[in-house]
Amino acid sequence: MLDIKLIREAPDIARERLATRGRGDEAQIAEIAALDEQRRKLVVEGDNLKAERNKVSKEIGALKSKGQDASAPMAAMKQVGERVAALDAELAGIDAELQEILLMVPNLPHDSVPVGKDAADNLEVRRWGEPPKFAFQPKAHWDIGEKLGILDFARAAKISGSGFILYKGAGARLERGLINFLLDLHTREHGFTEISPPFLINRDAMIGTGQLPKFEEDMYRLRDEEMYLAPTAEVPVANIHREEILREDQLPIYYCAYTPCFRREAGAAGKQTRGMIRVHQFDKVELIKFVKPETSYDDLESMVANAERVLQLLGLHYRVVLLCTGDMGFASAKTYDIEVWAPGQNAYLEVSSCSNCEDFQARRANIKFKGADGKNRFVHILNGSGTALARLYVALLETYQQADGSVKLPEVLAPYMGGECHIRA
RNA sequence: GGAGAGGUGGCUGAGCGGUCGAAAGCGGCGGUUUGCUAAACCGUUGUACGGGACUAAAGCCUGUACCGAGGGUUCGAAUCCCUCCCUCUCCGCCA
Repeated sequence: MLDIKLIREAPDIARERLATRGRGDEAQIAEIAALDEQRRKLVVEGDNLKAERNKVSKEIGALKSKGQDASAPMAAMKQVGERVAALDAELAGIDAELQEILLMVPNLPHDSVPVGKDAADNLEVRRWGEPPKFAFQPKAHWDIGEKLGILDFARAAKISGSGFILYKGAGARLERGLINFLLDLHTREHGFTEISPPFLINRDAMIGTGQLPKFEEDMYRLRDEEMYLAPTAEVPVANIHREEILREDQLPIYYCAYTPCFRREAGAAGKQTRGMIRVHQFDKVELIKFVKPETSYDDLESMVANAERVLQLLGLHYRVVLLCTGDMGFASAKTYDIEVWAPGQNAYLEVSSCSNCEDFQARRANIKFKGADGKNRFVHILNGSGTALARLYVALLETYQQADGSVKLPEVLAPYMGGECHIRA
């Protein structure tokens, strides 16, 4: 949520920066400003009437305690009360309208973000490693996995539908091992505290991080209760401190969490549907930071480095991309994507997205910290995948596939695979 | 799921229709005293949104709202009524 004071005092800045996203959101600014002005007029009028009512009501109390007649002021205050009720009703309507719009407006891109229209305008920042060379035609993970008997898409579809994965034997163990590998890395070497959060999320939390109200159709929702399946651990974890005022000495807070992620991917039909690149349920280890505003951009860089470390340890070729204004997510002010090379796809796959949301989510979720000066300020919240599992799994199978159809995983995974890194049929 | 008891400021806890933004204690902050520490004593101590003078920030003056959330009754609600959420105790069920 944007700062209403910014919109009030510098609407042009808000309008220009929003316009760089290319979605027409800047049109909302004028409407917000108009509602805000209307709102303040009502508040002033209502507050003045309430002040009068409070004053006279006290006088009525004093009169009555002395046994004197108070019917005249009581009748007068009844009138005032009716006027107050009318103003309050009008105000509630405007507040609701204002909230509705404010919750639908995306964050302002940071100045360092390249202005662009879509993914084609993203900026490649760096590459690590080289694409692996093969003496044979590398296969896609669905072929590798099904042949090895570690992935079963047909059975997953039977149980749930298309877009679900069933892992089996060494395949299931690899998935479990990767989760542990990632959590161990980030907790032991990168200073994150492990969280295991609820996977079912209420509406307030979904609003707090920005999934609702705008992206309701992307979420799985329970039929009998207003609960949603977590689309990412960012939602439960970033909401841990909702409605809290943190002490300055608590910051920075670094959390990491494994959760499955549930996404309807509505409207994605027709795009890449085969295999496990775009699925309705995937595992992910997420990194979340609550930091002071002055450090948040340094924290973004170190978070990207923490996620890159995963791919470096696994020996997977990747590139880091700075998203342009038109390609960034709703809540983000600046986002880096990390894309791993998948030889069987002959393509880079996004396995991590690291974003500084600045105070956009903190404002929605009302998360502040008390500074040394005694003032409460909103924290900055960052989130980044560290990393998504399904696509990492794809890159591992496709990068480390052998001519005989087996897969030789990197040795760092040995402790997580019971010492056996060579997956054979 | 059933029955009961509760949810008040950073914490403990009073208040149960008017002078209550809220006693008291603890904690925090400032000060006095003291060789130092401790103790004692004095003062101070929530959040949000408005309005005002000032060139503006800081600060100041002023108003409103907030006692789990949302409605209602009333001139007036922390206090009464309704709905919901959460916590605790007992019972049932259960990994």
